[in-house]
Amino acid sequence: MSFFAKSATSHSKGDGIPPRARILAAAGELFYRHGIRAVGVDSIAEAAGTNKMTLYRHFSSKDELVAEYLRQEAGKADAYWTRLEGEHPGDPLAQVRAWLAGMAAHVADCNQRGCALANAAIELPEKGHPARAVIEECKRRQRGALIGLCERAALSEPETLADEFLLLIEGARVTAQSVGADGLGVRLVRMSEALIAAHAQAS
Amino acid sequence: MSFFAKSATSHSKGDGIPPRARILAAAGELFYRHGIRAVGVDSIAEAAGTNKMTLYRHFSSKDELVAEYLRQEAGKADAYWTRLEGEHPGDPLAQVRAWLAGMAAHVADCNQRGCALANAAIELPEKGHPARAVIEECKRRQRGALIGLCERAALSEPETLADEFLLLIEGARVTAQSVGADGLGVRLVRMSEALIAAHAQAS
DNA sequence: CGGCCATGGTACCGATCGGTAACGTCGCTT
DNA sequence: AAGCGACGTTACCGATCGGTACCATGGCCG
Repeated sequence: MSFFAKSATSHSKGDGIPPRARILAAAGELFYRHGIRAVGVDSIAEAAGTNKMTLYRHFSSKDELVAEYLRQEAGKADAYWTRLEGEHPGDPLAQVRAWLAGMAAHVADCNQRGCALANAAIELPEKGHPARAVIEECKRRQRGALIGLCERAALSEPETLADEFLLLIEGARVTAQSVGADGLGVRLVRMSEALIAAHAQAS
Repeated sequence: MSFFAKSATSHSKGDGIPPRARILAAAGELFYRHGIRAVGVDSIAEAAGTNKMTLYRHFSSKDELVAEYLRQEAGKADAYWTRLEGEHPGDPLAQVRAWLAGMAAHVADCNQRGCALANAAIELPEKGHPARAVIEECKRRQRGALIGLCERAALSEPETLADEFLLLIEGARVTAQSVGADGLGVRLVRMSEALIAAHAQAS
């Protein structure tokens, strides 16, 4: 479509990437940039260098494609956790700080449009939508991972602390989309450090 | 449409409410419940007890109707501030606490779907959309009001504190939509009280 | 009473939506 | 070489999208 600028990372049918992966990559880019409901399957197929028919051979419906897109996004989040583990092995507090720093950078990056999962949750309020199960499960797993990290970092009340972190991050991400990200990153790390300090003193 | 349940507060053409107000009320309810892009103008006209033609006599386009819906929502937010002022006259700290309590209640209310402005910002990422100006202006005004309140409450670093509050609130509202609102309200007031305490000690 | 304007009703417009049928073609495997 | 399955292309489907033309009605005001 003339409406959407072509993605810089879009694949075409010339390369060796199989169509399913191309479709998923194109859908991810378009869904994230413009919103799920704003993107039609025709646009996705075109951006993937294929057509609607091939798309429907790999995904039974648009809703299922959306769910797969969100699973892909959840997988990226999981990969981020394992990367942190590798970068600061045996130092859970450093992992927490690195996670916070990464989130702050993500918030400050004006090319980002917040959390794909949270955005989808806002855009798809219908209870039965297949995407909602993916969103809920991913968010819970993230919370569990963060709680575990806080525990291993010997921070007090790890559950409460993790929820506090998550609230801040989520708030920063959505705020960045409505009023911009001016100085939001630094405010985020400042508040996070205050939280860490508050939960570090107790045994 | 058979798809949407009729709103309990919907008006019909029998009463004395003029069509423009009915349309705006219906649009507000539907946009908030199902999302802006998910609701067609036909549904709005039907829910307002009128037809599309009358809708387009009062609003030049759907985008303009959306902008007006958001202006209406912004007005509600402003009215909330003045109500707080009236309920705790001359006691800015009590106003801050009441505002926080109201927000916590709003988050815990499972009939709510978060901040209409923030949701719209996520759903309408296009830079030129008339809604974006409304969103940005309202959020900034809210921030200004909260900063002023924190100042008058003699809390230190009012700007930083206000931003911290706003981050928490926004995060809580979006989190409630993705993983639910279990115990989110209490966590919110707990963190808010900690922030107040941290900003109360300094002169 | 006579206009007149806001409203309601209906039908319609081109475009796009999600989704499908039928067919051609290519490459890989055996 | 034969066959088969994956992919691409085109055309199509009914429904809905935002938006408009046209006309009837009805209440309000002169």
